[in-house]
Amino acid sequence: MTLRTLVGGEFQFNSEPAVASKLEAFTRLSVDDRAALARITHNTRYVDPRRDLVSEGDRPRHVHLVMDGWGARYKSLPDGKRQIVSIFLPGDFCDVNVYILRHMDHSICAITRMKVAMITPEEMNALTTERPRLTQALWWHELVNAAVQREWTLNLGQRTAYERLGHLLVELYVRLRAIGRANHNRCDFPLTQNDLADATGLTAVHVNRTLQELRGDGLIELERRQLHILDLERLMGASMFNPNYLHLDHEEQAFGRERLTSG
Amino acid sequence: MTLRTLVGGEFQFNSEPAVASKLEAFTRLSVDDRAALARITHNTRYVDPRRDLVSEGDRPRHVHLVMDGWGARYKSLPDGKRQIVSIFLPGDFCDVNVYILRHMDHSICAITRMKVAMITPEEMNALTTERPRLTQALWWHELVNAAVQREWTLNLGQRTAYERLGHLLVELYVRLRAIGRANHNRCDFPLTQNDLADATGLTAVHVNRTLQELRGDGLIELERRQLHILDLERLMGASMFNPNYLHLDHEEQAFGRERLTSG
DNA sequence: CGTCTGGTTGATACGACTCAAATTTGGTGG
DNA sequence: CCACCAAATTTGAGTCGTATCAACCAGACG
Repeated sequence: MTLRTLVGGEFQFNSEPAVASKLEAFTRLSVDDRAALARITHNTRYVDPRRDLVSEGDRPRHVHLVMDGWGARYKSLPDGKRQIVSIFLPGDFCDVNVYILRHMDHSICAITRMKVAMITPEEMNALTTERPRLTQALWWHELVNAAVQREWTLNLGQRTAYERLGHLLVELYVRLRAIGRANHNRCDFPLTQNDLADATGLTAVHVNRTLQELRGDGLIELERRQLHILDLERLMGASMFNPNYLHLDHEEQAFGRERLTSG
Repeated sequence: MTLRTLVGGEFQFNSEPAVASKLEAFTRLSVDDRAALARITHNTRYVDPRRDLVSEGDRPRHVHLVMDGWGARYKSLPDGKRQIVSIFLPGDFCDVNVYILRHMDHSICAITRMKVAMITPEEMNALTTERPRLTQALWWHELVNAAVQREWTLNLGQRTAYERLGHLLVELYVRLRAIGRANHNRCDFPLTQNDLADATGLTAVHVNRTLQELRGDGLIELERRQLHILDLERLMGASMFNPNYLHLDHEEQAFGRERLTSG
């Protein structure tokens, strides 16, 4: 019996908007900052699971902000291969300032049903001229995104299948916890084994066998779209997970809600 | 006999500073913009080959800008494995705005002897408040960096050794050409086979054999730190190289100097 | 000269892939 | 509530790409 079935729906531990939750990992926001965030997230839309929100080649018109649900950024090759290059969680911006570019070089799809805010370039510009604190927070957001992308490069280049998968699970758990959507080593986990394969550069078959190894070693439980990390510390060790690249240590409030390897 | 030995030194086709060259792939700069760039690049320093310029864990104090030479950003794992996650060429900034972060999550080293400008946060701030065009260009620079990082993720996740190496060679050639440091399918190429291994997630032995395949297929010549791409179009095809992610198509001047697959 | 770094070669091992099929799960409609 | 179907997961057998280990060679350097 999982927590999710007990509460019967959204697996959410705090009710504040995920964006604010995410940016506050960097700096405390003022009432006005929060109001400004609320203002630009009024124009929203829903995307069905497995549907593209943005396609490679599109001309970018908005900055997208994930309000709820999971998404993925992916690139495809002419021979049909596909690589998921990032996972979007609630509170994530999909490329601040994309509209500077002529064409998208990748696609973005929904993993679960997703609620996204569509922010115009004008709204973004207004934000960055009027709200320096938020602007700083957006820069932090982009720097962290870049750091995550580098860590994925390292993950694909140097870690074994076992380590890669373990690392990805820990990263997603820690990121979810930072926005109040995970706790006690449990979280929603809507990625299929196929998605995991596309994200780790493995085949689905090998992902399946490797997950069984992780289960067999007593590190995780994963079923019915719920992840339970049985021993976070050991899983971090086994996957050589070092949380520094998430840069959650900015103000004194670092890991404020919970220490990283406890709870 | 290579061009380099003929000119006896720097393999450079134009004399304007690489930064300006690079940013002008995005937008034409005014005289004042160029002056502002020149002003912030006065404080320079030299780094010897194979020396670290920045180390993981450091507190960032400056924005670094590569004036000349090649560098690499890399991450290491506790088991000793190492992944090069980016290559820096002349004109590249190493993380606009890094100083927002507490600690570096990676290291940066010189590949060749490198000349770098050290820019203070104050200088960067002045630039972004006084020179909107340059600020826009810096955003473009960062968006392109992010796109390159995603392409590397794709490269490591989905391409074979042969494709991976081919792709990397083409990328570096195209990037060099965009700053006027390559032409006629030739360029300086100071990376060792060890470096290539660290960048592609392969072993040096396998890089060696794969380069021999590329040579055997009549695609490249590579010796004495000089790369000659014998058939760019075929190499691009063989490595599934699509230049869209470099976003060199901004203004009408796209690929102004030379069409991408000719010359 | 000897030493070192970078490049090359050969033999062998193994991690991950491929192909193919069976089983389970979740959703849908009767 | 059950029958049905598609999607997701699981299992097995055989193959292949890349790693590993161990030499050896060439040129650069002090």
